[in-house]
Amino acid sequence: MENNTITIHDIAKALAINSSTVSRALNNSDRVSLKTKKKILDKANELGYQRNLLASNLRRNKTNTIGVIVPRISRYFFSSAISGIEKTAFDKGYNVIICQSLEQLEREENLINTLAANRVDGIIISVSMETLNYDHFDGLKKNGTPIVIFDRHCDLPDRNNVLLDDFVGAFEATNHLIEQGCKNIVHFSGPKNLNVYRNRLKGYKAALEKHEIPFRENLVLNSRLMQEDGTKLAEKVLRLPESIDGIFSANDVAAIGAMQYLKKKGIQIPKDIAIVGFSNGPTSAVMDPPLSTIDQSGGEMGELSANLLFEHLNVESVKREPKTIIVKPSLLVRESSKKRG
Amino acid sequence: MENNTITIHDIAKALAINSSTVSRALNNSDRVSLKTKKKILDKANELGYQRNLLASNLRRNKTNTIGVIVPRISRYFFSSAISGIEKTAFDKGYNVIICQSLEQLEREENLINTLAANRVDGIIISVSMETLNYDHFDGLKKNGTPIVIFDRHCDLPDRNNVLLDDFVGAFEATNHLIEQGCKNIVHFSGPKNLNVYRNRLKGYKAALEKHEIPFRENLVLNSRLMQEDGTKLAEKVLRLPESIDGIFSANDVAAIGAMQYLKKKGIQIPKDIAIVGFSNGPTSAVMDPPLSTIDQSGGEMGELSANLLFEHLNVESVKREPKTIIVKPSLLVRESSKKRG
DNA sequence: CTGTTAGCGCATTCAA
DNA sequence: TTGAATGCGCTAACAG
Repeated sequence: MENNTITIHDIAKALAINSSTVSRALNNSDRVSLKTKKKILDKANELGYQRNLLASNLRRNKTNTIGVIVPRISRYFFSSAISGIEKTAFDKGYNVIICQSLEQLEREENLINTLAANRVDGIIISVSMETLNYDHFDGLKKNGTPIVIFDRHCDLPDRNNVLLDDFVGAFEATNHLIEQGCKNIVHFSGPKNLNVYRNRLKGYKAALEKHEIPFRENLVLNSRLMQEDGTKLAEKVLRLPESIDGIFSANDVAAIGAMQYLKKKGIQIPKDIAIVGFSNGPTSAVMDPPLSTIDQSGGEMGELSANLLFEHLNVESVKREPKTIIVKPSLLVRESSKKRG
Repeated sequence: MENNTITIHDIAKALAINSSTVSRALNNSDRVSLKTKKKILDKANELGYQRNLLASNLRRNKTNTIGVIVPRISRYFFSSAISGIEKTAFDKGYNVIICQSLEQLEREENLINTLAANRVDGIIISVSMETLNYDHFDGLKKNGTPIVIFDRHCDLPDRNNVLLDDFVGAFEATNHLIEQGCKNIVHFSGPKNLNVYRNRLKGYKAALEKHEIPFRENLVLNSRLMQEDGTKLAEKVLRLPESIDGIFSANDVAAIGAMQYLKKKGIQIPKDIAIVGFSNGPTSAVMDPPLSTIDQSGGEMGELSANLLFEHLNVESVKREPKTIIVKPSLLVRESSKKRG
C-alpha cells in the first residue's frame, strides 16, 4: 500500500554521491573503490535497502529466471525432476519459477504467456495431456526464448527433448513379470494420443513376443491419469475372462487407484500379481502387493533438462541446435516381489 | 539473445497513434473507442506483441503475484495446500510463484529475499524446520508486504496464522486407537522445537489419560521428517520391551519410512498395529497395514491462507489486524482398519 | 476519446 | 574511480 521503499538514489543522496556509483557498488563492480563500496554497502544495510529486480531485469533485459511447467507438482516424478532442475539452476545463479498446468491446455497456455510476459530466460516443460500441438510455443520461439520439453514426447522437429526410453522400460518391465512366471499380463495404458503410451505398449508387445506369449487386445486397458480411473480399471480387470496373474501398468496413478479400490472392496488381490509402473514414489515399497518399478529417474531428467536449457541460453538463437536426449530407465525389483515369482 | 521484441510504441507507430492509447486499449480501458481498440488488438496480434510485465509491474508498483514457500512440494499436504492457494488466487486474478525451502533456513531466507526483490504483493509460507526466529521476515514487514504463516506455528504476536488444531487431532487419533483395543501405543514425534509436535504430544497424553492408560516416556520416539529416519524408528520399535499394538504417528514421512523398512526386512507387522498420521496422501489407503488418518485438509488451509492474505492486501498496512485461524481436523477411519479392532 | 509528458528503479554509455 | 545523461517498456496524471 504505502511506498517507503529505499532506492539507490536514497543511498546516493545520503552519501552525497551519484546513484550510478551506488549501482556499481551493489553489483560488486570492480570499477568502484573498496572504500566507497564499503560505505555504500553499509548505508544500504542501514537503510534496509532491497533491490528492485523488476527495474534491474527490465533494464538488463534479462531475469536470470527460468520457468518450469509440469502437470502436477505432487506427482513424485515431477517433484524429483524439479529438484534436479533447481539444483542445476542454483549452481548457475538462476531462479526457478514452478507452475502446474493440472493437465489442462488452457492453463498451460496461460502459464506460458505469463512466464513470457515476465520475461523468463527459458522454459522447461512437461506438456499437459491435452496438449496436441505446440502452437502456444510459437511466441517464445519467435523472441528466442529457449524451451526444453521433457518427459512427454514432442513430434515436431526443431525442439529440445529429454525423454525416457519408454520402449526399453516397458520391455524390461514386462519381461520381468514373465520371468516371475506371469502369463496373463494386463497392461494399464494411458491416453492413446501420447507417444509415451504408444511406445510402452510396443515394449509390452515385444516382451510378450520374445517369450512367445500371444498378444490379446482385451488385456490392454486404457484410462486417463487420474486416481478415480483406477476404480474402472480394477472393475474391468475383475470382469476379464482370463485369470490375471500380472499387471504391467504404464500409468502409475491409475494403478494406485485400482489397488486402492480392490483393497477397499476387500478383494484379495491374486497372489501372483505384480504391478510394474514407471514412477518410483516413496510409498511404492510399502504397497501391497509390492511393486517392481521402472525408475523414471526424475532427478536425472531434471538435471539433464536444465543443462540442455543452459546450453541454449548461452547461444544466439539462430545458432542453436535442437537436441534430443534419451534416458535409459532402470528396473528396480523389490525384495518382496521376487518371492512371489 | 537478440532483441526483436515488439513494444506498444511499435504498435502505435504502425497505426500512427499514440502509445498511451495503445496501452489503454491493451488494458481494456473504456476510455478508448471500440473501433481503435479493435484496430490496436488486431495489430498487436499481427505483430506478435507480448506485454512486458516487468515494465508494467515496475510502473504500477504492483505485480499481482503472490509467493508461496513450502518445505517440499512433494508432500501431499503441501501440494494440496498449493492447489487451494492457486484456486483462490486465480479467482482474484493473481499469479502464484511456488518455491520450496527444502527445510533449510538459508534457502528460506534467499527465497524470501528473491520474492521481495521481485516485489510480490504478498507471501504465504510454511516455515522450514530450521526456522527458529522470524528475523528474515522483518524486511517484508517494513515495506508492508503482508505475510501469512500456515501449518507451522509462529509464536510471535502480530502475525497471520492458519493452523491445524494439533491437540484435538492427536487426541482423536490416539483415542481412536484405544477404542480399537490398543494399549501399548507408540508415538512417533517430530522435532521438539516445533510447536506442532509439542501439541500433538499433549493430545496423545490427554487421550491416554482419559482412558487411564499410563504414559510411558520410552514410547515416544522422536525423529526428523525424513524417510530415512523411519528406519531408525522401526528398529527402535522392534527393540522395545513392550509388545506394541498401536502407533500414533505425528510424522507421516518417517512413519512411511518405518513401514517400508519393516516390509523390506520381511518383518510381519503385528496385526493389531494401526498407524495414524496427519497426512492423507493418495497412497495411504493402499498401504499395509491400512492407515486411519487425521486429515490435515491442505486444500482448505491453502484457501483460508490465501483469503487471509487477500484481506490484508486490500488494507493499508497500519490498519491491518493480524489474525489466527484454527482449523479443526477430521478423523478418517479406513474400512479395513476398523476390522482389526 | 486521444495526445503529451513524466517517471517507476535501475544499468550503462560516455565523459571527466 | 566517479558523475551525468539516457532509456528499458510501460502507466498515469493532465490537458485538450
